[in-house]
Amino acid sequence: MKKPPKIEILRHSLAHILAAAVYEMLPDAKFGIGPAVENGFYYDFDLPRTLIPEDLEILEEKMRKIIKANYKFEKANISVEEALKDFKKAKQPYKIELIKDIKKENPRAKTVTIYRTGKFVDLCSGPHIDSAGEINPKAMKLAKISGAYWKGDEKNKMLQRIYGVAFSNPKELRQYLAMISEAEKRDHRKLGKELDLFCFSDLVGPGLPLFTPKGTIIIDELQKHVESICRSYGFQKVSTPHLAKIDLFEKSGHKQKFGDELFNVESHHKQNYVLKPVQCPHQIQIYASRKRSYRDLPIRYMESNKQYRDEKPGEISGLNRVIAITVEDGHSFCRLGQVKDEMKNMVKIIRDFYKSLGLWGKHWVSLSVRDYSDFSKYIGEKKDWDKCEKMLKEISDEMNLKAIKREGEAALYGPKLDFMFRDTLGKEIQIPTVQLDFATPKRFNLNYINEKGKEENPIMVHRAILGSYERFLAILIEHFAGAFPLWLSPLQIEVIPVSEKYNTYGQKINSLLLASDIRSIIRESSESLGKRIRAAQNQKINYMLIVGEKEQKSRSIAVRDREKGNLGVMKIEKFLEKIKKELKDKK
RNA sequence: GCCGAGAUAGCUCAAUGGUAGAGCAAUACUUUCGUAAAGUAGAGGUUAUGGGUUCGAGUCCCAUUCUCGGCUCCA
Repeated sequence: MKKPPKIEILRHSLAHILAAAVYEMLPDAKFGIGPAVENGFYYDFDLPRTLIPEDLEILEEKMRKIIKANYKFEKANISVEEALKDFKKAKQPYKIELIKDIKKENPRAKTVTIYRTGKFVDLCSGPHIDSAGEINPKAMKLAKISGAYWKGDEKNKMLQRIYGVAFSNPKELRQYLAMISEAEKRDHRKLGKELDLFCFSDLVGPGLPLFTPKGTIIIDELQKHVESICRSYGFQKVSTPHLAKIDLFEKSGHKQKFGDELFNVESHHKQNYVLKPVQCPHQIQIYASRKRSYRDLPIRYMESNKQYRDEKPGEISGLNRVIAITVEDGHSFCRLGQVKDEMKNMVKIIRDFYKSLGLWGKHWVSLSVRDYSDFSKYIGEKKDWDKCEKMLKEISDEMNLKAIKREGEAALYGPKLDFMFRDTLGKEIQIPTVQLDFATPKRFNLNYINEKGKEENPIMVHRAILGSYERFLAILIEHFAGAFPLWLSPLQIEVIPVSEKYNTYGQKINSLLLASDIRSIIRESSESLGKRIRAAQNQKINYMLIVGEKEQKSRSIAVRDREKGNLGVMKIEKFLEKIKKELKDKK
C-alpha cells in the first residue's frame, strides 16, 4: 500500500488525539470514524449529550496536553475474534460494525490493526506518526461541530462530527485562516446585499431570489454575451413555457429521475401540469414539430429560461442552490458524422466564454461516465453508451483537455465532459458541460430523412455554458470580489461635481454618457467630495468623474479609476473613446 | 429531510426577567468642498410570526417561518 503524504498522516493522527480527548471528557462516547480530509481532519462520535462550542476549547486543551505528554502511537495486530471481543467489552458498536465489514469484504482476514494512544484504542489501518509530540500544537485548531450520518447514509443515525484544521506549521495555519476570512469577505450573499444585486423575501419563499435592477443588469449582460458567442457557432434562440403536462417528462424519463423534486401544478380544468425541471424535452418538441431533412442538420437551439426543482429545504443556499433556476441551456441535433465537430465547437464556446472572464485555465475536465455496476439508473442502450464514451475520450485527446475519467457521474441519457472549477474556498464546482445523448432522440422518435429517403434518428448534444445564472452570478461575485469588469458592472460611472455649483455641468456629462449607452449616475448631494468618492469606491463603480471649475472651463473631466486612483484630467471625447475600447476588448 | 446555531431600526451590532440603544445609511438644515467618512437636528421598532409561563418577556418554554454551519443531494 502506498504511504500517504506526511501531512495526511499527521492529520489522521490528530483525529485519534481528538478521539482520545473526547474519551477523556465523555467516557461513554461511542466512536465512528476519523479520517484526514482537505485542510484537516474530523471524527464522528455518538455522544450521551450534545456538544456546545465551549466543548471545543476544552477538547483542544486536552489535545494539547496529549501532544505535550508525547503519547506513543502503539500499533498491534490482533485476531478478528479478539478485536470483536475487546470492542464489545468497550461498548463500541460502530467499531464492531466496521470489523464485520472488513470480514465481509475479505473473508480470509484473520487479524485487524489497532492503534493505542494513551488509554484510547482505535481500530485503524494507519499509518500514524510515532508519537503525539511530532505535532506542532500551534498548527492545529478545532473548527466546528456538525452532524453527519453514520457511513454517510441518511437512513443511519446522525452522529456528532468535530472538524479540525491542521497544517505542518503555524504559518500555514495562519495562511489558511486568512484565506477563509478573505473568502468570507467575498461571500456572494454578503456582497449581494452590500451591492444591492439581489434579495430574498420571506413571503416569496426560500430559494426564490429576487434580482434588483443592478443584479438584473449583470444577468442580462451575461446572457447577451453567451448568446452572442453561441450565435456565432450557429445556435438559434428559442423560448418555451415553464410548465408542461407530466406526459412530456414521463416520456423523457425525467419524471422517474426527479421524483418528488418535480413541482406539480394543479389546474382547475382537467389537465394538471408540472413545472419543467429541465429544458431539453421542450426544445425537442420544437425539433419534432416538423419534418427534418439531413440537409437541415445540425439544428442548434439555445434558451435562457427558468426551470424548477423542489429541493429539500436544507439544500437551499444563497444563489448556489435555488428552486427557480435560470439556466442557459442548448442542444444540437445532428448526425453521427457531425457529432465530433459539434462537441468540439461546444468546447470552443466554453473556452471563448471562460477566457473572456479570465477563468479559462483554472479548471480541469471530467470525463463523466456511467456507473458500470448499475445500468438501471440510465436510459438507452449499452452499445450506444460505449460508443459515446469512446468518442468523448477521443475529443479530450484531440483537444488536449486531459479529461479525467469519473465513474457514476454521467447524465441520465449519456456520458459527458464536465468542466470543473473551484470557488474561493477551494470547493469544486461543475459549471459547463457537454453531453452526448443517443437515447433521448430514440425515446421521442425524433428523425430526419437521410440521403436515401429513409428515416434516421438524430443524435443530441446537450451543452450548458454557464449553468444556472444564479450560481454563475454567485461565482462571479466571489471571483471578482464584487468589482466587476466594465462590461458587467451594473454601475459603470459616477459623476461627482466638486460642489453644487458644478451640478449643471455634471448633468451634462452624465447625459452624454447615458446617450452613449453607458451606465452612469450623478451624485449631486451636498456631502463632501471625499465622502462621495468613498461611497462610490465601496459600490465598486469602475470610474468616478470629478468635475469642478477647471473641468468646466476646459470641457473635460478628472477621471478616477476604481483600482488605479486618479488618472488626471482628460477631454470627454477621449474618455468616451477609452471606455468604448475597454468594452469592445472584453471579448 | 437530518444534527446544531441563530433571527432586535434599511445595514452592522448592544441591552443580569424590570422604560429597547449605538454607529453607519436615509431625511432636513448648515457647509459649497479637488480624490476613501464635514457639522447639527429630528425621525426611524408590534424585538421574525403565533401561543404559553410570569405582577412584568427582546430575554424563559412550545410551535411555525426564515437564515447560517454541516450531513445527504445537486446545476
